[in-house]
Amino acid sequence: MTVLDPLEVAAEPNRRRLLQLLAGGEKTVTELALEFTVSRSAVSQHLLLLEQAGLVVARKEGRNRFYRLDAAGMNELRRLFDQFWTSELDQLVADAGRHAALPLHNPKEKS
Amino acid sequence: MTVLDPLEVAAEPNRRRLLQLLAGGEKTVTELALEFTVSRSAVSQHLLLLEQAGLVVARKEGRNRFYRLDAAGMNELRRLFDQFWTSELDQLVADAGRHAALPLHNPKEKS
DNA sequence: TCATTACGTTAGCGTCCACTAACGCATTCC
DNA sequence: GGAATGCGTTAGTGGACGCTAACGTAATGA
Repeated sequence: MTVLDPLEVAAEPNRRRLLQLLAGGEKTVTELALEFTVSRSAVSQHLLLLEQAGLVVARKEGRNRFYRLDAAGMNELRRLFDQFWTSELDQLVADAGRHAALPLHNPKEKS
Repeated sequence: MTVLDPLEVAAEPNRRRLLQLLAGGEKTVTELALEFTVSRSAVSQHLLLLEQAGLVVARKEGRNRFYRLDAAGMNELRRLFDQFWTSELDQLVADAGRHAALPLHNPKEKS
């Protein structure tokens, strides 16, 4: 299967949340599913995608499947973001902060 | 129109690249399209999405449309990522670096 | 053993997404 | 003015995505 882009895979809100939950330690599919409104199945599929992207790994124990973060994959994710977030962007955001009085629209919501 | 999640929108590879290109200053659709293999139309649509997500703004001049980054939106993007990347994740990645157990390419540091 | 329950994955399906093709609209050239 | 050219956007489509429903399978218990 084609190599999945970790950054793109991790960006989906449910998957973002899954990664955060897994930051607290390994968990089973159902444990994780309890934190979501969507079904166990949906969560499972998100986990499989994260696995394909190299962001998590699974461990089988009895009839449970424990997922945990893959440190190397997460490192790669961080690398990709840092590569994206150039110093130019840092500068831009810093400038925006200094000019505090932004005549632009409200940053928390769109029209 | 539903509120778009900036992080999800920005994650797509072509759009990531567009944002990086725009970090260098405002550009027209065709200028940007020159940097891509996909059509001007595709680039235009990506830009419209970025605009909806509040990451870029457009300025009309003659028959050209100059796009540039929206500092507030980019700031929000950074905030979302920092919110995602908890200290726990920092710890995880730091530990992985120390243990040098990186079976993947690019092991920039050894134990 | 055989039924029951629990866990996770595949099957199936509607929707959204990214793209090319076709278009509208300005501007330029004659 | 009218054709030609250039810029950007809409129309239309194949494929991927995210979900629920159905399934396979492992563990439990009578």
